[in-house]
Amino acid sequence: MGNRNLYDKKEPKNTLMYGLIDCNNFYVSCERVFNPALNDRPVLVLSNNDGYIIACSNEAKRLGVKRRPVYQFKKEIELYNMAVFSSNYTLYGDMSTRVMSVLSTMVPDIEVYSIDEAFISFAGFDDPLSLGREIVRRVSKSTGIPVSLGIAPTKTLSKIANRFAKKYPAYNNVCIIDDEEKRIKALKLTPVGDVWGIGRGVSKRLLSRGIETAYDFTNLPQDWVRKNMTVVGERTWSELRGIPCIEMECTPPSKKQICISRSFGKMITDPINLSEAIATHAAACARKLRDQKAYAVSMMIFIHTNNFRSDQPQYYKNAIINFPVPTSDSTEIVKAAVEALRRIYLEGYLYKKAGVIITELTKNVQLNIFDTVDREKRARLMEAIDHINDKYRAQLKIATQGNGRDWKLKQEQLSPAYTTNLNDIIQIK
DNA sequence: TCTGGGGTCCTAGGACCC
DNA sequence: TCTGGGGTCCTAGGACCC
Repeated sequence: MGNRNLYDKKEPKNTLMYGLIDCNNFYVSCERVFNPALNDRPVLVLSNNDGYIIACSNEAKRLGVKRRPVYQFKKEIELYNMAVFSSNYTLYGDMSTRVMSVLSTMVPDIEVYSIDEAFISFAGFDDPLSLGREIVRRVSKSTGIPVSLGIAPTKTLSKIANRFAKKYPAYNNVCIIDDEEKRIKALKLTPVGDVWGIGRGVSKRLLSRGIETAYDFTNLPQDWVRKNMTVVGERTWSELRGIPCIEMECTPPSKKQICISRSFGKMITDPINLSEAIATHAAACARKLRDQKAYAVSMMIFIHTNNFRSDQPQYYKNAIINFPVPTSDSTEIVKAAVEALRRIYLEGYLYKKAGVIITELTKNVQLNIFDTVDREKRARLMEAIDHINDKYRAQLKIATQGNGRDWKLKQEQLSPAYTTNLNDIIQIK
């Protein structure tokens, strides 16, 4: 028995525990908070352009609905009278903030991992399970969003515990892996492809070698894992064996890139429309930059045709822009993006998607002595515009952005912006 | 007819330098 | 004529996450 065993009897019983809080069917739950009539109905939430199912309620899952293009379930949707919504990210973002702020009143160390998930550390608490139950109760009660919690000595194991908390009602939304027996049992019951960090590609390769469960995976030699799955796979391997390798990141690292891209509601050919879309995305990137107090160093724009239509001629092209002085000024960024588009646009293609990526950004601007722009004045102007747009939920924008009539998303089933738009607030009589 | 969007991290391979 | 080898930086591509 040369293996390291975290649960050796000599070790103190309360090793540091991590928790993973995950909102149940988050987008669906958000829709339900403000519309309780949905509670027992199967509910679906669609992607941008309403083409794809990105969230479904348990009822819908039980009826066989999966994350697939909507048209594949047309029949079921009608037959079972499912409620269908376009995604409403303003609402989901706001509900996410509420969940996270309740959490942070209860534990000091919290890492917001995604819109509907957070890791917490139980460092300093001797009874994670009781605290965990209280967290789940309080978050659900004060936000209306049901959540589940997995607790374990590593983040990867806490993810697995969370799956059990969700899957088996007997756990009452909280599941803890706190001894060797539970760990082994959980790993044996977890298909290898369901492990956090093991994606479709690798899991296929593992299956072909007869590795079916997370437990089988932990029994592979470390060298093999390292060689075939890089250090990333090796970390997962260790974490599953109970050795923490992935630390909490309580302060979110600043973004390394910013990307805005959208498919169009319908194919477009007109350079004016493309140009409006690119300008709009560029302006949105500029806004995100300002929110993070960052400046673009380089930027890429791209346009492409519909790669699902192999019968049509395809064109995928990008262009790179380097800013001599890093900037977050909308006018400057939009102008550069539109000029770059002019360089790569070709007539005669049916375009389906366009995007803008800030590929490199920085937090400080080094002034260039040849710079002719009054940067302070421009910064004040941007600040004023952002302020007006926030306060009045207005849409002050640059003329090139246009009105989007011909390229905007399809969002035919949008729910009201209950939490943020005064006009959509529910009337109480 | 109809197929999301926004990220991160790692590696391999080429260019270049000494 | 001999045709080295190590380091760094960059990019493209692939894999993963929600």
